[in-house]
Amino acid sequence: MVPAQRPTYSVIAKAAGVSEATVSRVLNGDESVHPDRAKRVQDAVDKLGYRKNRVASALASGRSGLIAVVIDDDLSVFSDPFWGTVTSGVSRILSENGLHTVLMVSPVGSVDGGVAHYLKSGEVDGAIFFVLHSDALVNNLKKTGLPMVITGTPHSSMDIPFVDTDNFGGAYSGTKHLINQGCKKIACITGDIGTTAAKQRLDGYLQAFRETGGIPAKGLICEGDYSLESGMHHARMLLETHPDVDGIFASNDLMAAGAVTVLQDLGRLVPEDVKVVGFDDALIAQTTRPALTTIRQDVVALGEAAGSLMIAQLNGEDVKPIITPTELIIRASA
Amino acid sequence: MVPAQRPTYSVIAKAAGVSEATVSRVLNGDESVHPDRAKRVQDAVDKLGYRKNRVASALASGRSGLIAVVIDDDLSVFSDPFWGTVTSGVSRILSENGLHTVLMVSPVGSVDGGVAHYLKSGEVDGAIFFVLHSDALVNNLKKTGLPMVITGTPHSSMDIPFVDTDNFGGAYSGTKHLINQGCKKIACITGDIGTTAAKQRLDGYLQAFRETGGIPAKGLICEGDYSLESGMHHARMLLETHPDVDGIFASNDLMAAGAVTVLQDLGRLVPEDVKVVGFDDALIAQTTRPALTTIRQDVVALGEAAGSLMIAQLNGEDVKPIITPTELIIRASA
DNA sequence: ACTACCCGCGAAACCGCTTTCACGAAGTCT
DNA sequence: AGACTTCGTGAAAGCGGTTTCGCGGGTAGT
Repeated sequence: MVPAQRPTYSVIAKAAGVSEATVSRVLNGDESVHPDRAKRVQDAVDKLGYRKNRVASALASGRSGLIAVVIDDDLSVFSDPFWGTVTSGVSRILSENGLHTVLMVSPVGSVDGGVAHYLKSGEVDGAIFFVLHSDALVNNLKKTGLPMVITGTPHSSMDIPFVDTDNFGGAYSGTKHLINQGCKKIACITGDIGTTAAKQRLDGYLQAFRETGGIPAKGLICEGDYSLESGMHHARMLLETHPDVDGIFASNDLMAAGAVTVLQDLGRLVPEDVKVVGFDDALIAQTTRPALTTIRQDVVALGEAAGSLMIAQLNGEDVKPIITPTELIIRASA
Repeated sequence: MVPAQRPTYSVIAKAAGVSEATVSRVLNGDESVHPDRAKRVQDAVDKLGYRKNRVASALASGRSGLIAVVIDDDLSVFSDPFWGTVTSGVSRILSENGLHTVLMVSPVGSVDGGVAHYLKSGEVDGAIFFVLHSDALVNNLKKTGLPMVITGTPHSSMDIPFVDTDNFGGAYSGTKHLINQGCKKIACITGDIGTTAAKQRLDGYLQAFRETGGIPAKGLICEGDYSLESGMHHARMLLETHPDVDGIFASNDLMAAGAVTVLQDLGRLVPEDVKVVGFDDALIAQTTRPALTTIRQDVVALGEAAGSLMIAQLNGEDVKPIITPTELIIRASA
């Protein structure tokens, strides 16, 4: 099959009776071209179905139109729907702005591997990171001047724009809800405390707790790791050390679900004896019995925020971090 | 900051005392260069830390080194961890072969939108599709000669290589397991029957059923849509129309989980009264109580298979569809 | 020993678009 | 009216590789 040779500038220029330079100007929105000639070019473009060759354009201009989304290896492997959802939000926004998303999975903790090289090589116009445990890669790249956006709150406060869910506020309102429901002894099962999100959620819990005038008894704060098992484990521990616990705020739904299971196995009624609040509004929140009261975060919105922050940067605008709101979803568990 | 100008061929060529053409040959593995000169070039490359500019290379050679992964809009929005996981498998294999993954979300059902244009424009060397309901886009692109791979079994039998899980075999062995456990009246909750996977899983169920010598009673086959709600809905229906049902094969874990929930709410014991088998071995299979017996599919392997099929095609090799095996995971629900 | 090949290699064209530069025409200022 | 800008435009030089083409020298055939 003869691949219908795509037209080039030279063809368009000839058809419109102008120079290639003018074609380029028109196609790049240069205002200085006389409207008449601009129209002639536009007509030729339409008529011939011209589409710019991005590669050639990238070579000449130094802008590739590609934005990298960098994902830690273990993040992806854990098949957490979270990153996929965020990425789809990012991708939507970017493509609306004529940019494309290239996906890169970086071996976890790699500061100077292939991904770093690729990003440094100028083949992408920007990079969006999902930061979990370490900011090292991002820091390493910072001095290259590559526009970057971080999804999640960075550990060290570099002045790199980031987007994040309102972890603090969400945790605060979740805990507050427990308090309002009459809970007197509220425990917290944190997420992997090496992540900023887990810390912020813990802080939200503490804040709400503090407002009651008390401070959490020793052992009421359990350091989990976001896994189902850690939820189960800590629920078991709690029941031993604090048999009178009547509320649990878990840093994600998975741990909350684990906790509920153990609670029930050990003869506690949820929510009658112990009320449980999770975080994320993941699928499991709906399937757990009783269904989990939880803090919903809008993951797609988070991705879109990341994308728009990138766009803004590319346009040279000033950018500020974006914190997306959460929502308390009341179901049966609290 | 002065961006440490990356060296170009001309620098390498000078340093090695050869022509740019020779540099190119060495870097592209052309055997015809004398080993001594090749070594000189290689040394210069190492010493100067040279890295090829992909964009320039793409322009000159017509090969971009980019492979598109095309995802239906609704697939992604449903935050199904499935596609993310597949993509990570794809991405791994591709990057091992010096290729990069660009993500594209295509508005569902769009046959000739921006994505199609982009793919036709020759800016990617190949495309991997996640086909759900329609082959239209793929068909449309077929005549361009773009190397393509489909994830999932296509509806119409075009001769485009695809990879898929052994849906039939998995469903067969799942149903068989129910039979072996002594179930007499086994229902099937299918997935969205507009997908080939759902059809194949139904066929697997039917095959196992047939081998018992009977045929499913009317109403034992319920057309679901992979959602939690449809699982719940059909379980409720089943209990009404066939109160004596003692086994359910659901086309995915989500529906199985929904079914289990309803069964329990309605006073049936799982697995004592009704045994349930799911499909996927998703996270929810482990978190549901009782944990789901299910058919595990290796999603990462599926992605890797798709990636390798693409590589093979790019190398001009003959490619055949790849069907990845499934595995029966026995837990508590059956 | 002479022509016919083959092989390794460099010169140069080329991929398709962007951007600088300079030029002529038109407008502005004394 | 002459000198100085400003403005729209085209010619041409890249961007950094790849690839064709052909040359010179060595090998082989007769």
